[in-house]
Amino acid sequence: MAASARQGPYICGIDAAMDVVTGKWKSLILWELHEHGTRRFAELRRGLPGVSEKMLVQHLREMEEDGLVHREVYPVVPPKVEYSLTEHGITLNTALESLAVWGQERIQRIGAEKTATDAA
Amino acid sequence: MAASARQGPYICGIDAAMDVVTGKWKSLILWELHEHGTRRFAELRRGLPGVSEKMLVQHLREMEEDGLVHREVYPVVPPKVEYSLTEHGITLNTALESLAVWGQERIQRIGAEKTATDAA
DNA sequence: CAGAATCCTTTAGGATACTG
DNA sequence: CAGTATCCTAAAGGATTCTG
Repeated sequence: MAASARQGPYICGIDAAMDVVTGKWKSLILWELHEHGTRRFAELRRGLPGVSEKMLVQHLREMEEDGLVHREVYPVVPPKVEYSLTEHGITLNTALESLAVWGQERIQRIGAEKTATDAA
Repeated sequence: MAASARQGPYICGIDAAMDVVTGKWKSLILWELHEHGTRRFAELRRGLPGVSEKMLVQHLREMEEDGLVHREVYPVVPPKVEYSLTEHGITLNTALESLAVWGQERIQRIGAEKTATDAA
């Protein structure tokens, strides 16, 4: 079952996908793990400036339950835990690509508007 | 400027896109308008079972400010207001398609898991 | 190092009543 | 019809402290 507490059934696919991506840092975590392949807890923290430990753990746990992230614990001391994307995490990232492109274009637009406004 | 109160700059494209889609009913509103081309306020309400007037107005206003939705007011009585997608709203919808497909597959997976569990 | 636990603030969302 | 306005609850997120 999914971790992201969900009451009723999904209305459509976007609904089901959003449910898994919603969370202030989730898409960024997805991106970080996609970029680096595998990351330790502290590395992720540093890669996500501003994230609190609580939210990072919480999001990672939910994403693990949702089958997006794999958590590998090494029984050593000091503790070592490595996170990586599962197959589903990878395909989700791919599915997010066109959205990322749209977002980039939006950033350009906003920047342009801002520049135009500033120039006025 | 965007309506979705946003403090700092965006970290990446997904970030910028999510900012505009986040909101319990926004992706559904996008879908409704895409399906019907144009909808009146009351029609949207009926198309989104469970939405409150407050949230519907609020989301529509934000989406209008974000340049996704066009609001056409007809100066008649009783009032008539029609909502439709702008160019950016349409392209956003397109960008969301692969995500919708991923979500559909996820629904299938969950259904399958559930069935397997129930069978056990 | 990788977290668990606790407390607190902020934001999202909902219910209801009213209006031009 | 298409909203406003007000009040309230719930959920998300953050800061801090502690631990195996």
